[in-house]
Amino acid sequence: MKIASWNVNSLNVRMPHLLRWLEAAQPDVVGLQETKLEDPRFPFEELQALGYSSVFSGQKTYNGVALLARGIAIEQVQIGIPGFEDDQRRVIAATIGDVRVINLYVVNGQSVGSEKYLYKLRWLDAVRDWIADEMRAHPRLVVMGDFNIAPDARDVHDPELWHDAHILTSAAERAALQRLLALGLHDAFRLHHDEGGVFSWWDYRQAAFRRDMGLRIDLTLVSDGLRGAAVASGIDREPRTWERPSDHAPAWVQLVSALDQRG
DNA sequence: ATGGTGGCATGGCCA
Repeated sequence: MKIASWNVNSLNVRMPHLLRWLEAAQPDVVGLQETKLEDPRFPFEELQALGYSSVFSGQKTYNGVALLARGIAIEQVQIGIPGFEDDQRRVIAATIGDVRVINLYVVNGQSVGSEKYLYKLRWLDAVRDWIADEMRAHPRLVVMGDFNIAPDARDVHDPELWHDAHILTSAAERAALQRLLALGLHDAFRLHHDEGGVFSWWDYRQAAFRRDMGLRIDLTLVSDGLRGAAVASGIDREPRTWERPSDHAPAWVQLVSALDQRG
């Protein structure tokens, strides 16, 4: 089962890219972020025509998340963080086959110390508490999304610029990510790759992609119970080279089934 | 450090 996460930065604009990429990459499960459209406008039928069923939680202009699955039912759908009041559509979770999947669009935070930054830290606390419960209920858990946090210095093009007081790399943000991982989650990319300089996001400005000035902020986390099943992972840079691209590239993890694991 | 590019409620906002 191939599971991928992609911040599309407007599904209205990026639908041709999504369709092209689904055909090329053949993922079984996809989490989308920044769909930026209300639920009645979600392109359910177009995706269905490609074999993908979908669930979604969107709003105008900002945020918006969705889960797609091909050939597997999407069940027990959860929208938002239980008990955490939030108008922003950033969370959707579902059971897909024998895996619980949580798709997150983590708060960006704007700048360290800003109101949005404090919201980011509160939001990360709430999501951690909820995921702790989800872990207990679902040992086979994937948490994916645009985390808006680069885990360590290998995940930024310039560690002197992206330092411990900068948004997306600050000490408090990284500590919050570590507290999430401490529940028993693993950054799937780091199970298979030690090297730095592999990125998932490049700013539209300053020709950042051409100069490979990026960050790795799009993550797929797997629970202890899935660690052995995660056989490959990566980031697909190709859609970032297409005309009028999203500023993010898809991040993916390949899981072998429980039956395959037992051999 | 600033400002740059892109998306959308096309006028500031968010990223």
